[in-house]
Amino acid sequence: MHDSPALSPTQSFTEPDGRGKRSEDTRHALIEAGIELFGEYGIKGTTSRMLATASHTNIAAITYHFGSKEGLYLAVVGSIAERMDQHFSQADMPRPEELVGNLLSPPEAVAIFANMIEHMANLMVDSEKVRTWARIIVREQSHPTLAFDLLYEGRMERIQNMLTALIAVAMGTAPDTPENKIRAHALIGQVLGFATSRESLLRALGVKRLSPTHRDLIREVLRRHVEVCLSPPLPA
Amino acid sequence: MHDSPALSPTQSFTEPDGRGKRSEDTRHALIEAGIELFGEYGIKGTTSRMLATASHTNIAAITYHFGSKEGLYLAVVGSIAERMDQHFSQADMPRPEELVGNLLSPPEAVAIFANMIEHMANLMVDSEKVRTWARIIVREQSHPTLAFDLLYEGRMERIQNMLTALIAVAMGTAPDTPENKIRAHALIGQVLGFATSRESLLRALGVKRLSPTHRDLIREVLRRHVEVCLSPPLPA
DNA sequence: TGTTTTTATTCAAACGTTTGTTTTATTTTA
DNA sequence: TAAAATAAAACAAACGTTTGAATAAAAACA
Repeated sequence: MHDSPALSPTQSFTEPDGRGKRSEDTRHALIEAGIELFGEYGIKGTTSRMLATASHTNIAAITYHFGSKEGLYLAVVGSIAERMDQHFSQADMPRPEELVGNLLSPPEAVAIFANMIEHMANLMVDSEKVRTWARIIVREQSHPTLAFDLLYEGRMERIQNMLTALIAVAMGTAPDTPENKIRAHALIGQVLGFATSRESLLRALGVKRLSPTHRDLIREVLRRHVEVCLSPPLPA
Repeated sequence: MHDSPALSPTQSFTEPDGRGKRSEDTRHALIEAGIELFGEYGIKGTTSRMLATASHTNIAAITYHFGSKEGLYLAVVGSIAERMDQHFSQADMPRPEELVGNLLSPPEAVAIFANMIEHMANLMVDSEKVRTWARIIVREQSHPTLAFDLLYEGRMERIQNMLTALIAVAMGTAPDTPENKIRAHALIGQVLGFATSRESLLRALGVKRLSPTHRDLIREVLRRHVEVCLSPPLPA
């Protein structure tokens, strides 16, 4: 009889110490399948047997390695959070130090903001993989579980804060005001719309998938919108 | 033995002829519960028993009146589509005739566009009910079934077309270009973000729910964004 | 009209299937 | 060989749907 790791009565689950490498492979395969399936069918719509088949493992592996299906889901969201970090460390994000002082000119702030938005847009528009993540994140937005904390705290939170700070610099206002946070949210929403409302867009354009021209147009439009929205209102 | 209405082998289901008023009440109660529950838990996450309990009916009523749980889901989406129509007939939408001719000045087009966006924003921000619809719509976007047609064709489609036409007038470009469609999509995305990413917004603002001040700020920000995005680029 | 017959609708119980999880046995690794 | 990991089979619970009897409403008939 194997000594299955103890489950705390609440929820937390400490996975096996991963001493074996084969074990690591199984966990990875299950998480990989989980990202795909949870994104496509949701947590309820994804069955243990689907996960086992897609990962080429056995259904017992789910409880063995993650305690339960929900445990696997949590691990999946955690994995998405890590990958988000990687994807965004590549983007040219401003150093936090640059934002506290007055080291950035308004045009520079606009440029950085536009680059970050473009980076997000590239992910949303080009990468089917990232759109799969987005689906999981959107689900968490309307039904936030403890998995949402994994996604928000320190990740989405940081992006929100940076964009808000950049807006303050660009528009010459006080930082961190509710108004600036709402501005950032609205501009992020623009980008997100290309992931969450993709089917509407495809139908409006009358195409089955986006052409490279379409993708360029999206980038152009988003960049222009950011630039005009962030330019300080003309002193009437 | 009752003569249950015939099911076509494919999918379509003709509900009982609704001659009885009692029947109508039951169907209405089930659809009402369906809007709530399908929006909250998705189609798989909503069980027949949940629907029966919430609607104060019996499990068998689902198959009797709608053929299956999926049949009820389709009726629910159809009902949402109808209510969307009602909600938008109240908004001051431009007459199609106004858009074909050159009857609108660019500033007028911008004003109408901004009003439509504000109307959508009011629905998304203020009405929990509408956000429940939005959740169902968003789910359909990433997993379009035949229910999506009910929502898109003639409804979302018309709104998209109108906004696109207004953009063309506002910016003095040819109508119906892919670029203008993308512009419209981006600006709609801004509004949608306040429904789909609400939890992020609440966390960023550090509140449990939006205050009236927040709601006013959102309206202001959206209006300004629309106005600056739709003003024709200055002749450099 | 009052009575009977037929139809429409509801309900509780049960159906077979699928669900997430557990058990038990076997294989792999160190 | 002992521990770790996999795999097949079995588990109770929950699933969507069906059934057949009970009830309400409508139609037919006198």
